[in-house]
Amino acid sequence: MPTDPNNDPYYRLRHSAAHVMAQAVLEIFPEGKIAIGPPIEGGFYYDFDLPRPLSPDDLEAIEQRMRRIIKGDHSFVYRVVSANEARDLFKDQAYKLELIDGLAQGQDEYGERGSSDTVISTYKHDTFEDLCRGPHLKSTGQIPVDAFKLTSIAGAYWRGDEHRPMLQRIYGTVWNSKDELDAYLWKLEEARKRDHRRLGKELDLFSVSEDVGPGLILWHPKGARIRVIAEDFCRQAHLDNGYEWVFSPHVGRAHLWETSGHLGFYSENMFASMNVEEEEYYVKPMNCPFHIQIYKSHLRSYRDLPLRYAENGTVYRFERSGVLHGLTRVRGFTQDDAHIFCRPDQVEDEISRALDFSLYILRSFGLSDFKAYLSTRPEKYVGDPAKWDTAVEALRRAVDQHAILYEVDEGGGAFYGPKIDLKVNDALGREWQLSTIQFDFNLPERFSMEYIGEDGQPHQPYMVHRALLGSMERFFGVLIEHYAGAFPLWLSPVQAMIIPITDRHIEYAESTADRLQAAGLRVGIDTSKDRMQAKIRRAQLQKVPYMLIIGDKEQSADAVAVRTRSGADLGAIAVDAFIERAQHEAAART
RNA sequence: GCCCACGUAGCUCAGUCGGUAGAGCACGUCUUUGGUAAAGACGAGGUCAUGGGUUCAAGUCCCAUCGUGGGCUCCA
Repeated sequence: MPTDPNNDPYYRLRHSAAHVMAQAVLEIFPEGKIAIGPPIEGGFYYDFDLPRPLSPDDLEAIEQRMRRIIKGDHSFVYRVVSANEARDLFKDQAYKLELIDGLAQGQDEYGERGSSDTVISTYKHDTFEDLCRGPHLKSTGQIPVDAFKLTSIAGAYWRGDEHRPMLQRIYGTVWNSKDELDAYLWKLEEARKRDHRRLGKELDLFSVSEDVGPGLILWHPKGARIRVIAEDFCRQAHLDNGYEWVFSPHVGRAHLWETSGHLGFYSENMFASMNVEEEEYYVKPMNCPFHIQIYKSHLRSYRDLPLRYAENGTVYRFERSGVLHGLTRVRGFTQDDAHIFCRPDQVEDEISRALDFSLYILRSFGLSDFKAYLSTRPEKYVGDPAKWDTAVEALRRAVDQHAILYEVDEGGGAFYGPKIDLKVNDALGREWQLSTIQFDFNLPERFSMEYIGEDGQPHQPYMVHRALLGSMERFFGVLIEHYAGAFPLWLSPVQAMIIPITDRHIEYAESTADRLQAAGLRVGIDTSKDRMQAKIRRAQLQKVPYMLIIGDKEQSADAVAVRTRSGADLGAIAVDAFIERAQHEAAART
């Protein structure tokens, strides 16, 4: 996402670095074509059409030339040109010519309708002149020569359109000082260390098997343990908050998906059908039609509403191969899905409750930094506009009441209804979409859903889809990265590892483990032949919250020597006292 | 799906100019029975992703397929 010159303090620096990089690339490839090169969060990029693919070695050569250009301290010179002058100046640059035509028609460089301001300008430094609005630094010498780095090469479609040529994009980063650059690179390294794919392997939480298929997750015992704890907690919370739990099958007949409309407009995201006894069946990409069938199994009265059906529904979606990513973008996943069916007079209360509940659940998992996105009616939509307005108002009032920061995405709703998405920032400040609360004016119509009102007449209920964690897979990925694998006690797959110092302590270790287990704690015993230090190291690397060391002293005192994963040595604590402490901590979910 | 890179032991990786496969960790056996982040010795472990091709000879070069990664596009 290109940044805005008005609120990005690095805009001039990064944009100038992009120009310098473009000059360096053109020096190496004089026949190369340049596209666009904006500053972005953390750095900049420039897109090129070059005669051959770039390799990482090229980046070094480009960096060298950039350093030379920076040291040359060439001024950035601004000038305004007419469209025809610009066309002449960039006559060999096809992409620039397309931009100039767009600018002449009041479009910005991304082909979007920009301001009516049709001034065409360029910035020139040294031998390189680029079509550009600026602003820039005064001269190339203001770029700190030791605070930039070209980071990667990627493919990118011209103007983001997959039907247009694939260009080569070079990403770089630049900062005001080497210290800033180092801090940025350190942060990247930290993010890499807590990458859920890496931790998933190191902590033995999950895997993906080539034989099973891409985007299909195998939950290992420790990962599954965390999921079971999370699911149990959420299921109980749903039951406590007015939801009814339901179960539905994984496949349904073609007719169901024709009625829902999925076969019409979602089929490219569905797994292929299977033929059973001359009938086509599809693996479900969504749970909604099933919950609707439960609703329709009776004639409903206005007195029955609201109905709130919740299910951890496993769905399969055929995602394009290039988009798959660890746990966060997969082909099979389990949604903590629920559908609320209600009367018009209940809409506002239901939305407010759903948002409230969502915040409660997410906070329970230690996530507290939220932002909401309210998406309103798009140009193409189904349903009654008056109902849309009611729905949008209900959503807006709910976010207002809960005092959450929110942005409005005008016209950003799905064709079937407006929605609120809740995004959370994790411990590294990265944003993840989790909860969604969406109205649906499409399915009640398609499935002819109704309830009998007070007036004895049939009415169409409001329908709301909502998922709080989103999918168990993605949420697990976010949790792993948020906690860097060091889960709070209540979620830790192994809460305490008992470490006998010698083999003669194993018997006492086992009886202690039994006591902890009977008290509801999840414990392991390291009976390997390693030395105590090695056992501690292993438990530490597995991020086990408590290490309980047992030797002669502890055995004779009915105690354990407690070490935390943060490295603190709490000394000997009586077994019963430790149990109480751990139970208390787990119950607090901190 | 598209561009680029990558795929060698369970894991992390090395492998030069094409000449019969290497390390550390993990694993097994033995010695050691220890006090807060790795004791020592020995051993086993590989159809170099898969399938073709070039070559006297392929982990290495070429092609295809599958998978992974960084992006792009997509995520009604």
